[in-house]
Amino acid sequence: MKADKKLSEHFLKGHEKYLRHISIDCVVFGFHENELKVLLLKAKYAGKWALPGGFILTEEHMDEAAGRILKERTGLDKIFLQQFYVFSDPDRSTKKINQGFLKNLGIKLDKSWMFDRFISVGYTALVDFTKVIPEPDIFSEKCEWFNIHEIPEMILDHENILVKAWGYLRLQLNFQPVGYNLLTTKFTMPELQKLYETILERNLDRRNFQRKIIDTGILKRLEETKKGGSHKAPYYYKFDLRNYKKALRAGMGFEL
Amino acid sequence: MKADKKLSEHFLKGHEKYLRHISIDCVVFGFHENELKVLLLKAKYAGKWALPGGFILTEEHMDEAAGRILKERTGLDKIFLQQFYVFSDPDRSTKKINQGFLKNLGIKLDKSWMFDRFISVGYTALVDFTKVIPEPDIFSEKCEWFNIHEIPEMILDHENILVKAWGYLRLQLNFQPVGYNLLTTKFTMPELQKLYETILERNLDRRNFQRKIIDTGILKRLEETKKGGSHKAPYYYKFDLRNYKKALRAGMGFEL
DNA sequence: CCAAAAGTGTTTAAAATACACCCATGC
DNA sequence: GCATGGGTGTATTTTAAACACTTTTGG
Repeated sequence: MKADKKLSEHFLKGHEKYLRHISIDCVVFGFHENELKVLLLKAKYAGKWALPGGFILTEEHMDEAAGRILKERTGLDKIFLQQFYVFSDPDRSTKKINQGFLKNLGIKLDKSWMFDRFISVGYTALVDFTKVIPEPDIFSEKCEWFNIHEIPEMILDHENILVKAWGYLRLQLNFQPVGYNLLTTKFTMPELQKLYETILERNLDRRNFQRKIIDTGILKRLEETKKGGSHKAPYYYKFDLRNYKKALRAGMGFEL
Repeated sequence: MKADKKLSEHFLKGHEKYLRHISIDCVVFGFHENELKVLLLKAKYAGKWALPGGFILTEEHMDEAAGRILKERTGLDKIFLQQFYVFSDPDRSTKKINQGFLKNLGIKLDKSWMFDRFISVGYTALVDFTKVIPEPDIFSEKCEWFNIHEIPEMILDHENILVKAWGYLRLQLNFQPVGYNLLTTKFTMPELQKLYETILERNLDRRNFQRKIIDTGILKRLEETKKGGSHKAPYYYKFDLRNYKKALRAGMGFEL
C-alpha cells in the first residue's frame, strides 16, 4: 500500500482497529560508545522530533501493544519494557498536531478519531543498541538515535515524557537488570561504570565501583580482554543473570 | 434522582460524559489504631468488594478525575494521590461483571459502553483516617475500612491492584510524605514507628528508629504528651513539612 | 620509553546495628 | 509497688569513601 493511502486510512478507519483516546509513547534507551542514547522519529512536515508510539488494538494487552510498536521501529523481539507514567493533560492538543499533519499532506478531513483527545501511557524500553535497525513509521521521515544530552526540539509534551523516563530509569537502576538489557553480551568494567555514571549523572570512583559491583556477584569475568586501546587491555565481563535477578530482588543500593 | 434511574442513565448515556475504555481504580490507605487500612466498597448483588473507582470526564485531567471520585467517597478535598500502574489485560472481563450487575437490577440492555473492555489506571491515595466519611457510590451498598491483613473477597483483579499498590507504597516511603498524609497532625513516636513497620512488613529497633528519624530533622517535638496508657506518656510530634520535603528530595534511606 | 588507562589494596570515616538502664504512668 | 511501655546513650560491626602505586598496551 502506498504511504498516503495508509495514512488516510489510519485517520478514517483507525478507530475500528484501535482503542480510542489512548496512545502509547516509548522512550527507547540504548548505550553506545559510552553514551546513553534515545531513539527518535522525525515527524513529517512538523520538522520536530517525536517518541516512537502507537495505539492499542481493541483486544490487545497494552504491554503487547508497546512490544508490537517497538518491533516495528527496531526489528527486535521481546524488548525489555516498563510502563512508567500516564500523561493525561486534556490540553496535550494532539488535535492541532494531527490536523496540521493532514493539511500538509494535502488531505482534507473534518472528523477523525485522531482529532480527539489522547491520554498517553509512557513506556521505557531498554535495548542493545547494536542490534537495532531503526525504521520510521508512517508519520515520520527518519528514525535516528540521539545522545541523551543532545535532544532536538520535540513535538507536544514529548520532551517532558523523555525527561520523566530518564528519571524513572535512574530509580530502576537498583531494581531492574538495566545493564543486562542495555549492554551487549560481553562488556568491560569501564563501560559498565560509564553506563552507571551517565544514568546517575555523577562520577563514581573507579576502584570502589569495581569492588561494589564484583561483591554483588552479578558478573562473571571472562579470560578474554579488549585489545586495541593504547593502554592496558581491560577484561571482558558478562552478567550472571541468575545472581543478577537475585540481587535485584533485594535491591542493589547504589545511591541515587 | 432515584438510584435506579441514575444507574440506567449511567449505562445508557455515560459514554457521552466520560472517556470510553478507561477507568480509574483507587487504593485508599488510612492508618488507625496502629493498623494500616484500605477503603472498600461492597458491590451490589455481586457480594464481593471493590476498590473505589470511576471514569474520566471528556475534558478532565486524569488526576483531577481521581480527586473528584475520591471526594465523593471520602468527603475530602485535595487528597494526596499518585498513579502507580495501568492494568490492561484484555481479559479483565468487566463486561461480565457489568452485565450481571444490570441483570440483578432487573434492567435489560443489549448494548452499553459499560460492556466494553476497560483499561484501568491504578492510583494510591493517602488520607487521614479520622477525617474520612465513607460514602458508597451508585454501584455499591456499603463503604467501609478494612485492615490490610484482612481483605475480603474482591471483584475482578482488584485484589491484585491492591497488592501492587501496597508494594508501591513501600517503595514510596523514602520519597513521599507518607507519614504526613496518613497520620493526624500530631502523633507519637511509637505510632509513627508502627506505621513504618506495617508498611515495610518488618520490625524496627525502637531506639535506632527514633534516632534515625530525629536525625532527618523532619519532626518537631511538642511539649504535650499522650496520657492514658499505664506507662510513661510519650511525647507528641508533628511534621516539619519544609524539612520533610527537603529530606524526601534526597531520599530517606529506610531499607526496604 | 612514554602516555593512557586498567588492575589491585589499605586506611579512614560514616552509618547501621545491637544492646541496657532509667523513668513516668495507671492500676 | 509493680507491670508496661517510653526516653535516652554507648559500644560494635558493617559499609562507604578516599586515596596511590603498579601493570599492560600502542605508538
